[in-house]
Amino acid sequence: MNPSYDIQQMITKAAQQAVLELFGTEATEQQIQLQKTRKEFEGDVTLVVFPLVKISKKSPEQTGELVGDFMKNHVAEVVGYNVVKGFLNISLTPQFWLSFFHDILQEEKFGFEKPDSGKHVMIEYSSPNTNKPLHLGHLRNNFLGYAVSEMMKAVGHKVTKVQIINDRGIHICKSMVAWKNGGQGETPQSSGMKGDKLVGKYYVEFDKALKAQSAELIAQGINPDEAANKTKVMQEAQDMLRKWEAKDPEVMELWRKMNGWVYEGFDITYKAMGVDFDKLYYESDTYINGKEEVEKGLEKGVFFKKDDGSVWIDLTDEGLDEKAVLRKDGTAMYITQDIGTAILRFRDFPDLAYQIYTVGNEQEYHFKVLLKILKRLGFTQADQCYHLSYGMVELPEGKMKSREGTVVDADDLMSEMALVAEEVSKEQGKLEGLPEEEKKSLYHTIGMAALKFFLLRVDPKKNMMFNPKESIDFNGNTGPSVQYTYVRTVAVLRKAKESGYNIQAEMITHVDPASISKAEFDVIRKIYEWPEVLHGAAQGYNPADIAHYCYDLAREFNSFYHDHQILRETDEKLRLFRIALTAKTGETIRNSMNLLGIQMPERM
RNA sequence: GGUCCCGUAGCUCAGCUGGAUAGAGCAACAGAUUUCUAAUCUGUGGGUCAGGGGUUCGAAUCCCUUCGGGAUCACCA
Repeated sequence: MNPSYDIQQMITKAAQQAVLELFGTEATEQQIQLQKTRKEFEGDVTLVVFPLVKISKKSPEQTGELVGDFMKNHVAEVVGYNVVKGFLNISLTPQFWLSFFHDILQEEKFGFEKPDSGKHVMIEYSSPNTNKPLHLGHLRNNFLGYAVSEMMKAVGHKVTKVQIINDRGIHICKSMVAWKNGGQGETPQSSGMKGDKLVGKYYVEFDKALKAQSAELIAQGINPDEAANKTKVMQEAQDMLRKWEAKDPEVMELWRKMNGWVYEGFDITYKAMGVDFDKLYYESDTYINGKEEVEKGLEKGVFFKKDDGSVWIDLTDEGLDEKAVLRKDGTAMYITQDIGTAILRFRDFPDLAYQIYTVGNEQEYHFKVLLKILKRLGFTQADQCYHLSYGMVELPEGKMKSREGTVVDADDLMSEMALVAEEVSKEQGKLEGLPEEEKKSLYHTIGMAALKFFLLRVDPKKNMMFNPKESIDFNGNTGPSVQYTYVRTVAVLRKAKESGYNIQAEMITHVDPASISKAEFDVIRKIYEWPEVLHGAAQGYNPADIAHYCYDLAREFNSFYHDHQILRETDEKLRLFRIALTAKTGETIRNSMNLLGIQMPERM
């Protein structure tokens, strides 16, 4: 944004000058406290005068009056002021707002930075296991990761979206064993099941067999703690894992086949989610790299070996514990693989400034440890790396538990949302005459907006409640409601275009600032906030800030729309201004919603 | 037990680098459409900001403490 419209800077400077001239002492920037003027008071920006009374040696009211009067007389952009208790509410001239609005009308993507920050950021999200389908928790993860990626791009960073696919280990062997034992050659084609669902089914089968066999062993007097490990199926799974590590051809083939099914299934789900990745990392590749890095670190003295052969790192001086990084039999652990993956990525992209890991908050300790290890291995980028930790999505009946069948499946939920969108749309009856295909795509767009907005408007770090029956709302503070506002702007502009109007900055050059209403200025003021919101949200890795802004702007526009005519306004200058206002609002809503991965329909 | 996160209206969430009378949505109630899309707008009711102490001119916000909920502290992932 043009710095001459930086209110914060302008008023801070003016206030400092006022204090100096009025009271003869310089005020520090900390003593100049500005905030947005509250809705119920007159004004644009408010100076909190309490910190200044020490300097002025006058009452807060008197101090406010003096400073306000000074500003009114010395600052061209200040048109008036009022003092309420210790608060100096400053009003800026209508010309200021209008000329700000004029300038941004020419900007293509107001608030967005050019991709020239010079920073390359890698963002990891999704990163599922390959033994079962994606669920509600993954949705929050994917939407968060995708949104943060878009936000990083919006503030000028180069972004690479990745995931680490946990494709090896005991979990996938369990599905493989169960399929081999009782699958009778079933495939996605033969069963008509989505690949990830089919593999997930065998994972459940394995668990059933495991439970049954454990119970039997316990009945025979085996220690319950050891029973599971002694079952036939578990032995088979462990045997399969050993064979996998030895690259047994038959096991490898089965592994590739079943993982392939899962990937085909995931692809469909990701496509429906509207997320994508620039590069995929597979644990089956990176765990070897991890082992090598641990060996190197061992030589450098970062790690140490215990008598039994296991390798550790001592983090006690950082307030953490000792942590194993390699088992005594030399096999890789979860963290081994993560070390390897991280370093591999720094090598693949030498210009990488840092990585963002979108992973649930149950792994906070893990990431603390991982980042410390990376740093000790000499990767200074680790200091900038960030664990985008998010809370659980809870259901009314508590946590999701796959064993109790309370998992909300991602595919099911998404199609459910589209279905609700269809019902609502039909009730409204505004889509009549559209081709069936277009309607279907609209239902998906609207349903996904509801879901994404719902999951993203909550502070990531907080746990959140998802009530399948009540959470699916399309009114109020929701995605569809914001979409609807956008559609309104589109409808107006469509008609404006039909009447031959062309949106351009000149549209507003002749309008009389005095004829513009409070509601209209409120919309401009809200648009003014956008760059600030975007940067704050990006800095805090918090898409919820964007979601709140989208809704606030939509609400501001709706309020304006409700009691102003746009195309039917008889004063032509005012009409042109309103068309421009509608265009810029719509554009800002669309751009900001797109950052959340939410698509905007042209009608609904 | 150690560490971390959370507790705000009936419900779901904002506000937390200290500032005005703590805000939205949903739900409830009362209104608004011969109008550019009412998935909207306007209004009413609804709060010991979990409890207690402290710092401050001023605390939902910072500190201490108690209670309640969650996570984590594996040669699991």
